[in-house]
Formats: sequence, C-alpha cells, structure tokens
Amino acid sequence: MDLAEQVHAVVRLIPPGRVVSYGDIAALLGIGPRQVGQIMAKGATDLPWWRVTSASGDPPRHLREAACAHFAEEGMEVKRNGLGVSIARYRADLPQWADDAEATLGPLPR
DNA sequence: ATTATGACGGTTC
DNA sequence: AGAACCGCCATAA
Repeated sequence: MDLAEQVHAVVRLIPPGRVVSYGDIAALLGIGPRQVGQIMAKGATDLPWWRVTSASGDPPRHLREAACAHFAEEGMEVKRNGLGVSIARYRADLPQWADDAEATLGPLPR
C-alpha cells in the first residue's frame, strides 16, 4: 500500500462534522505536511476532502466556496473564509481517530 | 543523482 | 492582517 492510499484511508475515517489538519495527518503517518497536500491534489475526487483543513482552519483559496458549502451542510458554523479559529471546536478527537487509523491500516510510525 | 514542485506549518517582520 | 522566509519530504521529470 503506497502513501497516497494511506492518506486516502485516514481521510475517510474523519467523522462527519469534524476536521483534522494536514499537519495532523502528516504527524500520524510520519511524513511532512506538504506530502499530504501533494497527494490530496491528485486523487481527492472520491474523498471527504473538505474535512481536511489547514492548521488555521482556512481551506485553500480555490476550494473555499465548495468547502464552506460542505461545512454548512454538516451543520458547522463557518467564518468568512472557513472554520478559522473555530477549527478547535470541530477538530476530530485525535487519539480516537488515530486508533481507528491503526485498526484499518495496521501499526503506524512513531 | 539532481532539480522542481506542492490543497503545508511556524516564525518573523 | 498580510507577506516573506525557511524547513519539510515524497514524487515526477
């Protein structure tokens, strides 16, 4: 299983109405945040990609509208440009999420 | 082997 | 708030 598939798998494990940052995914898989972005840029079509935000809670510019639409759809309060500081309110339970990831992917680095 | 490229993150100004 | 920098590291060319 290559890195891209692992990233896809963990993204699918993010519960509706919750988000994680690129950095969270990177830390979980023991890679750098940029790899996550690079991978998402390719095969993100069939994923809940909007549940992955930057550390600040702002979605990337070109996805701002679509992302906000999904947030609203999941009953989340959005700022002008995304979740903003409220990312703290919507961040998934990281330990729990990491456990789910290990259950699906097997042992993870770190 | 070397270089360029990112849906990033953190620091600094 | 916004911009400039630097560190990061897998992939593709």
